[in-house]
Amino acid sequence: MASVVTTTATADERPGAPVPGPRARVPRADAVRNLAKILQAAEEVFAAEGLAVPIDDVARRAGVGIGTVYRHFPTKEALFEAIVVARLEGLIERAQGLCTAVDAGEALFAFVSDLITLAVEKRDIIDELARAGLHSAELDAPIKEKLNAQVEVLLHRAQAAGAVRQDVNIVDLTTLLMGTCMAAGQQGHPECTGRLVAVICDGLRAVPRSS
Amino acid sequence: MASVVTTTATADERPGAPVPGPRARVPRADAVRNLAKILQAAEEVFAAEGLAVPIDDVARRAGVGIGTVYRHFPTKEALFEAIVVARLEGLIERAQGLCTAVDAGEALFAFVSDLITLAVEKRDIIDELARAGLHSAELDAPIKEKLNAQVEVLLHRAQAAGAVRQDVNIVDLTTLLMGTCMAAGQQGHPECTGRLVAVICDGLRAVPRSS
DNA sequence: TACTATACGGAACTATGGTTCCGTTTGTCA
DNA sequence: TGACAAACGGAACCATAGTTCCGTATAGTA
Repeated sequence: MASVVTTTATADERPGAPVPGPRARVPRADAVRNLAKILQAAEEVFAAEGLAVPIDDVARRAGVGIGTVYRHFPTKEALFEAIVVARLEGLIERAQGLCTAVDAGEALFAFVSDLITLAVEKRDIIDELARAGLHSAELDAPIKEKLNAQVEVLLHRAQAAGAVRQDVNIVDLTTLLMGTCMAAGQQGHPECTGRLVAVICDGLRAVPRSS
Repeated sequence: MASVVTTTATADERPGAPVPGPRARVPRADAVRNLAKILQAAEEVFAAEGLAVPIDDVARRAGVGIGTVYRHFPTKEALFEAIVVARLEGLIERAQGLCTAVDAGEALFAFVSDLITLAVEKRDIIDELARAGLHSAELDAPIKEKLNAQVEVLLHRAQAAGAVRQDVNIVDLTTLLMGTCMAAGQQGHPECTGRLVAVICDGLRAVPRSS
């Protein structure tokens, strides 16, 4: 086969394809449909159970075979990424929006509240933030970096406005937030969320003691 | 064998044993030695790597075979228990000691500080507290209950003394502590510990806002 | 409608880690 | 020192979960 054409021609360019440009391939309708089902199922399952669920569960929920999941995502990590990146982007947007708020202190506190509330209802976020900890080179590091940077802006603004104590840095803040997200997400008492946020924000507001 | 004796006599009573009482069995010297080595190794490995390390690692570090570990502990969980219970008991003792302190507020804050510091250096504590979250019926529930109760005493005393806000309850507090322990333990910045403790304690001190 | 590349499903394969089993070694006692 | 139960070591076994592979089904097209 392909004995005449000497150029590589290994895959996906086709003579009569609608778009002659380099990367053009119209996916089949059922593939599009299944991809949507998989994303939907993964979104739900990850939110409810965290990232530790077996791929089979996602496939079953989506009503497709395992093979189909792997057709769309080369690895389990890739599927995580598809879901989690979307969520992180939502957070980044939120943080960006708050960057221009008049009251820089309240802006930071609003973000804290949003984040912890989100974590309580979406377990994947917790798992994802958790692994950001040690092996940070994992998965989609740039997006975490971006989120981190955005939060740092919020922090600095709040500090500049005198609303947040000067002695905390971005690492302190993210640690505090990650931890509270993880713990609040695990234990089954969502009614605590408000008070947790209150304690943390008040702690951030407080003037450092010299002792 | 054992054809004459009709009574059960399956194990461990022996005619000429030094102590004739029901449960008397002098373990062999090498068994005692190995048990000590295993405990020592497990203590170190769990502290450094957390409870997720394979049993093999503990065995290797102890210089014994896997079978030997299983001879002393019927299951991996049992080994956890041996290590973790000891640590939790240390914490309980600490909490008990602080219960009679004159300054009830400072007593609670001292406990918070000790706990988080411990978590930073002993990863097993984090893992253990983490699983206390959802599936709490696991492992040695009573001892966690006891720790919880002891911390609750500290909290109530601090609140009675007016040193801690009235609106936080024991669930809030443990969630906050668990979370901070987990996060502080994961990320590799022990120098943050002091500030984290400060923020949390100041947050606990603060007067709740009406807003 | 027939043909073919695309996509599907899920059995099979691989890797990891807990647990069991059994042949060998060793401490203890007579 | 000889005998034997206790203890040891680690290969083998089992379960779980990620990934691959290939025969089958089907959407798109002539």
